[in-house]
Amino acid sequence: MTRSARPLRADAARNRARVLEVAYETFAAEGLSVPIDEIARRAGVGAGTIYRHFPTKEELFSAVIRDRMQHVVDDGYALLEAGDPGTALFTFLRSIVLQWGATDRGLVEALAGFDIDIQQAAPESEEAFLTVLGELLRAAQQAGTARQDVGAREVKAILVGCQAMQSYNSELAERVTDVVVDGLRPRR
Amino acid sequence: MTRSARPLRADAARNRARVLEVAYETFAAEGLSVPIDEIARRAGVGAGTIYRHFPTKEELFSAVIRDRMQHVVDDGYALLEAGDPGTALFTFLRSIVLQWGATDRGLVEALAGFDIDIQQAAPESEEAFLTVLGELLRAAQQAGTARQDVGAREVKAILVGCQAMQSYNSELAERVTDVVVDGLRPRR
Amino acid sequence: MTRSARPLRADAARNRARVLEVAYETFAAEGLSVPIDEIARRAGVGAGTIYRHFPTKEELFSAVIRDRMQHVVDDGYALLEAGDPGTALFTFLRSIVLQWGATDRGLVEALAGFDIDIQQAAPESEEAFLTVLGELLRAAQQAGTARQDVGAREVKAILVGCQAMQSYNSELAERVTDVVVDGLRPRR
Amino acid sequence: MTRSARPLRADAARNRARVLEVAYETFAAEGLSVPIDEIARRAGVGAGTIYRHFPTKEELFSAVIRDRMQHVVDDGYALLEAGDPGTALFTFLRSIVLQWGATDRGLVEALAGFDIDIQQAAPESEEAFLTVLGELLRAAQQAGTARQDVGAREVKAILVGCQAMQSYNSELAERVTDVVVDGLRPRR
DNA sequence: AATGAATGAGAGTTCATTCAT
DNA sequence: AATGAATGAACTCTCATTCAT
Repeated sequence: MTRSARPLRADAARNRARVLEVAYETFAAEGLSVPIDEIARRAGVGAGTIYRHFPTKEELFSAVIRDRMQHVVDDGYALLEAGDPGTALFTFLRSIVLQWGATDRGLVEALAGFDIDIQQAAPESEEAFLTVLGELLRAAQQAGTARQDVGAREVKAILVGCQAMQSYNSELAERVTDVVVDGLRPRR
Repeated sequence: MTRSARPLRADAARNRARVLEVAYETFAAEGLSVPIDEIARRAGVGAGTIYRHFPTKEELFSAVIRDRMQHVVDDGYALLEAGDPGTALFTFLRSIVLQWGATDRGLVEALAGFDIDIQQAAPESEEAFLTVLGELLRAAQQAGTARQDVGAREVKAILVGCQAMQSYNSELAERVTDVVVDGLRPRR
Repeated sequence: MTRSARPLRADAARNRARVLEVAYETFAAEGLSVPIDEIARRAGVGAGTIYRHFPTKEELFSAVIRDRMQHVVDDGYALLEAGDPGTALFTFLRSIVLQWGATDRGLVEALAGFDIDIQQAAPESEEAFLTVLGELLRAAQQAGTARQDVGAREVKAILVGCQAMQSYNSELAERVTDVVVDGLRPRR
Repeated sequence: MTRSARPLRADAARNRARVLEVAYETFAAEGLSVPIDEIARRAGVGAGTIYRHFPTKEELFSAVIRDRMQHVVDDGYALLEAGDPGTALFTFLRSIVLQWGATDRGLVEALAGFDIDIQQAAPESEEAFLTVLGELLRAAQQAGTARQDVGAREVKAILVGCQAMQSYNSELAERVTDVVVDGLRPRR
């Protein structure tokens, strides 16, 4: 992801990784409005250090998203390779919503585009995500467990909706996710 | 909706209504983080006037939501009385998402509880909404067009999700809403 | 005190008196920072009505002081006429501090000149007060109970100090007032 | 006085001290209602800098009071050690009122508790002050120059009163302070 | 004459970002 | 490279005063 000519000094790389981790946890728990100073404090670095690695708050958030997305995409491929093609998509969707969304306010806000535009911020991640989602969807369609008239973008939109539901009412989330995901199954 | 003993003076009522309208449009278009001063400017009043009618920014949100909710609830009853019980629920859901959601960031944010808690802010509206939704759902269930294993709260959650999808990508909204809403139909 | 050509209409006079009374109670209990709107509310009039009678907040406060001062001055003359010349001054000082000061934040603030300048605001009251104080002092000096080297202005200053003590710590006020007032007695 | 683990950076300490000094002068000259922005302007710093050092306006007051109190207490001990026990108390009281009070509205307001509660805000300062005052008083009582029936708290109250007198009318302050302080001498 | 709605200039406070150390 | 102090614009909210009703 990093394109700069020279690699980071070891301590700088450690700081960068630590900030990313703390920022994820903090955004996830408290949303995007947490002050940078607070993240710096929790990460045990100065605010200036965060700005050295991420020139704006939005950049920091984009980096967090890219980082997380990478994990999600990896999970998707793991399911594709190891699993049952007829259920991989549904497992994938449920796991994102239930595992991640449960504590992830920042991600929901970002996915819904409230404060940043994720397509702008992390186009590669977006693309990678749509790619794996498309493969999972195709597998399910070929296995006859998903309707033919939707594409990866539609499924992504549904996922955003599920994240919002999760954020809205986490108690209902599991049942409702099932209902919504049922909408993806073939009619009849 | 107004419960206070004496009615507002004509000019005050006019200002109040104007603020409410402008606030709705502004929140809808730009989200809940718009400054009160900006709303005041657009409404052509002083900031103090807004605070006279709505003692805090959150009160203003709540009032906007109540106002909008009232319209939504009215629409629901109109469909119940005039329409086909088997399709009223689906028409209702689609119309909320497509007509309103199209320009309504603030509503989505509020429904998803990002900045305010709508149950706290407007418990009557919430209740009225769940009531009409429940009636529409029961009608559909009796007509055999909706699955039996969901309740009004689940449908509400799904609606929140649809609003988020709408906000995320309005081009896909129509198709995706159909897919999600299909999840409410009886299996088989 | 009023100098305007035509007398107030009966209802206007009633309103004026009511505002004055409520303003006194409110300033006394809560200090000078109480909003005019709050006084209007408690008096059961509109804010505009207060401004009709008292063009600024400071004018209102001056009027309250004049009104109170009149009572104080009357009390002083009553003591002069009815009482023992050797004790009248001391009774007067103690009664002001203990009776009035106990609930009178606004008066202390004003006397100490924190927010308004009472000499500017109510020169006649100031003069009338100094006059009666001078007479009480002279009586005490002639009776041999007060030292000869102080004048009415010094006694007034001491009174201000006592009010401040009262406000600072009302439990100690009685004993401390006695101590301070003892300073006025002849040395030897 | 500072308890934090690590000392302030040199520039920060300079700014902190400068703010404290300017705040003292400004509160002293104009009372507690001066805006923070004005103090920032006079100190040549941004408003945010003041809030970094003193998280609320009240904290700034408290810090100013503590700072001043420290000087006062130091003066008291100097008098105790170097001076005549029979006159130290009286010198102390006069010097506080005449030297400090002359320009010190903010201190009077604070001592009298109009806007902040000094016992709450600076309990240690309060205690240290009462301690030195008690020692000065005991010395005077043993030397036979102060009456036996008062304690440090009463003397403190009297001092508050003197400050108020000073604020009320600085021309009379010297004579009146003498009169009041005379009240502390033994009767007869 | 009375009302109370409207005004708008600030108030205290926060925080993304910059920069001296 | 890292720090964290400083900045200052922006925010929400208050209230003395004015003015349409």
